[in-house]
Order: sequence, then C-alpha cells, then structure tokens
Amino acid sequence: MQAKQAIIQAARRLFYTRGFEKTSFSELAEAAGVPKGNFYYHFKSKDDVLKAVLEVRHGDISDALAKWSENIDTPELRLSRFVEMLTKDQEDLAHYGCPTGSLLTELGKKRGDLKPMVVAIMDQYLSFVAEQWRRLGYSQAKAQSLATRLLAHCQGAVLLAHAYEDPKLLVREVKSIKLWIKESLPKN
Amino acid sequence: MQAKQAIIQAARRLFYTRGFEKTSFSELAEAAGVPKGNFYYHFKSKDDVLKAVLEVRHGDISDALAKWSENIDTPELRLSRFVEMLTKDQEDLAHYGCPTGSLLTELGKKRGDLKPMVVAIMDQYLSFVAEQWRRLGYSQAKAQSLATRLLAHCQGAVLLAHAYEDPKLLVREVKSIKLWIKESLPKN
DNA sequence: GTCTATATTATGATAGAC
DNA sequence: GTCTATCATAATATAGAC
Repeated sequence: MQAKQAIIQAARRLFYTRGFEKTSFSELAEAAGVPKGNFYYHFKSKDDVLKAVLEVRHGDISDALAKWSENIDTPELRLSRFVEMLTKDQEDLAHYGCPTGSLLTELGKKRGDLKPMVVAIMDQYLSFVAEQWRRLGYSQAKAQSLATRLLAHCQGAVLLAHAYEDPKLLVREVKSIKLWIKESLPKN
Repeated sequence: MQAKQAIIQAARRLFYTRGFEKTSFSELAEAAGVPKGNFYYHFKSKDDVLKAVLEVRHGDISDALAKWSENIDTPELRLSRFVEMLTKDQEDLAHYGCPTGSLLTELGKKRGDLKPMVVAIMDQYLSFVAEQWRRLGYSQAKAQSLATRLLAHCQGAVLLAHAYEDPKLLVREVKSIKLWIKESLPKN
C-alpha cells in the first residue's frame, strides 16, 4: 500500500519530466524503489498508472481552487492568483512545459479514456476562471469566452517559454495578462 | 530519389497526425509505398527523417510568409492573414493540434539537435509578426512583446481546440484576436 | 539502387517461487 | 504481498542478395 503511493508519486514526476510514453517501467521501478514485476500487483497496465496519477492531480487542483475560492476575497484577486501559477512554477514550466498541456498533446493523438481525464482537469481551470467573471457581473456566455481567452493565453505562454526555455518570458506574459484582466473588468 | 520524396511527404503527415515517436517505420513504409529496409539507404536514422521533414516545413513557411509580405498591402492585413491560418486549418488543428506546437512539446523533453529546428520555425512566425508591428511604428521591444502575446494566444487557442476537439472554438478565438489586433494599433 | 531477411534491443506484461 | 525470472512483441537498424 505504501509501494503503491511511491509508484504514483514517482510516476507523477517522471510522466511530467520525461513524458508518458517515454517513461519505461524500468525507470519507474528504479525511481519508486520497487521491482518492476511488482507493478502488476498494484496496477493492471501502464495506462492504469497514469489514471491513478491523473486522479491525484485532479484532486489536488480541486483542493487548491476550493481553497482560493474560500480564502481570497475578490474575484479579481482570484484571477490574479490563478495566473501567478505561471510565475511560481516558472522553472519547471520553462523546462518541461505545462503538465496538463503536455499530456493533452501527448494523449490527444491516442485512443482511450485517458484524454477525457486530462480534459476534465482543464475543465476545472476553465470553470474556476469563468466563475470569477460571472461574479464580476458578466453573462455566462461572456464569462466563458473570457475564460477561454485567459486559459489560451496562459497555455500559449507556457508553450513558448518551454520552446525558448526562458522562465523570464513567463514573468513578462503574466504581467501582460494581469493588465488585460484589469482592462477586462466591467466598468462601473 | 522519388522514393525519398515519397517518404518525406508520408512522414510529414504521419508525424503530425500520429506523433513522431508513435510513428513506426512499418507504418511509414506502408504509407510511402517503400519497403522498410530501404529507408536506410535514404536516411541514416528516424531522427534524420524528421530533420528532412522539418527542413521542408521551414522552407514552406518561409515561402508563405515571404509571399504575404509581398502581396498583402498593410501590416494590419498581414497580421489578419496570419491568424486566419487557424480558421483555414481548423479541422486538422482541432483533431491533431498545431504541427509546430505538438512537436515542440514532444521534442522538448528530448536530447539532440531536433528541438532547435522546431524553435527555428517558431522564430519565423515570431519575427514575421513582430515586423508587422515594427512597421506600424512600435519600438523593437514593444513589437516583440506584442508578437509573443499574439503567438501565445494562437498556440493556446489551438491547444484548447485540440483538447475539446472543437473547431468552432478556433473561429471564436480568431475573432477575439482580430479585435485585439485592432485595439493594439497605434493611435494616430 | 532496391528489396528480403534478420539482428538487436527494449518494452510492456506474466508466471510462479517464496 | 513481494520479488525473480522470463515471455512475447514490436521497434530501430543492418547485412547482403539481386
């Protein structure tokens, strides 16, 4: 039971830094300190390991967003906190890209029920962001449209930062996104 | 010599629709109508095939951008034409993602000289877009910053459209990008 | 130059001893 | 429940006949 958690944690990092397909059981076994024959007691396939990782990620993100909704006072500040993810994780993001975005492109061209699980994570982000604009007074449709745009800008910024391996690019884009958020607030 | 071109064309499509790593020589051979043992007469490795594909893509994009610079009258219209790529290829983009963006994430976590070749393609886009803003009167720094933002928005939009397999999302985002371009023109 | 047959290696997955 | 030994498969790559 402890081995299972060790595998999930090792997989979470390795699938992110090396990619899902390129991570082999051998690497995973070594990183988790578990002999590879033992995997199939805990998981029935490699896809199954990823499924477990995605469930953990989904839960973590859900918790984080709930906490922000609770602890941060205004929708505007919540949006700020959201984009600040890009600066807080700038090193990892510039080296390995966005965990969600990378998986989406990797699994996008694949069969199966894995992609929907990644899309579900993206959905969490999208509805959190959309909700903030709703609270600011926008219609559901307008809030959704602003949310899509914000998320697109974030994802694109990470992709470019990853391309040029430049964390500073993220810092600059976050500034520009925050400015755009201010401009997008409803005029009172 | 004709076989070589057939391989490159087949690889170009397959690397895009299925991904580079997931495309095997067997598939490539079948699609190109060439026995797989024959590959190594034309290319010394799989990476070498991708290199050839990237050279072709680089050339094609270079030609297209040059043509736009020549045939389209104003910088503003050139920027519009640039983002219209997203609507023209909306079906492919929603199904398979951006050819450049996908490769970036796939090769980003990999050794070697392949990633720089993809970054070079991104650079072509970036400098084309930046140049248009330069011509509109912005400083080099400001033009560069606007170009990064535009490209990020495009890449992010394609990623989301790919996630939700929704070509319409691209149509909506292109509208919003064009609006933003208008707003970003220098006030005379 | 073209193609067949094969080598080599690494993978995901199993069987079964303890 | 844990671990060793091994399987089956598929991949990239090569040797060598024509």
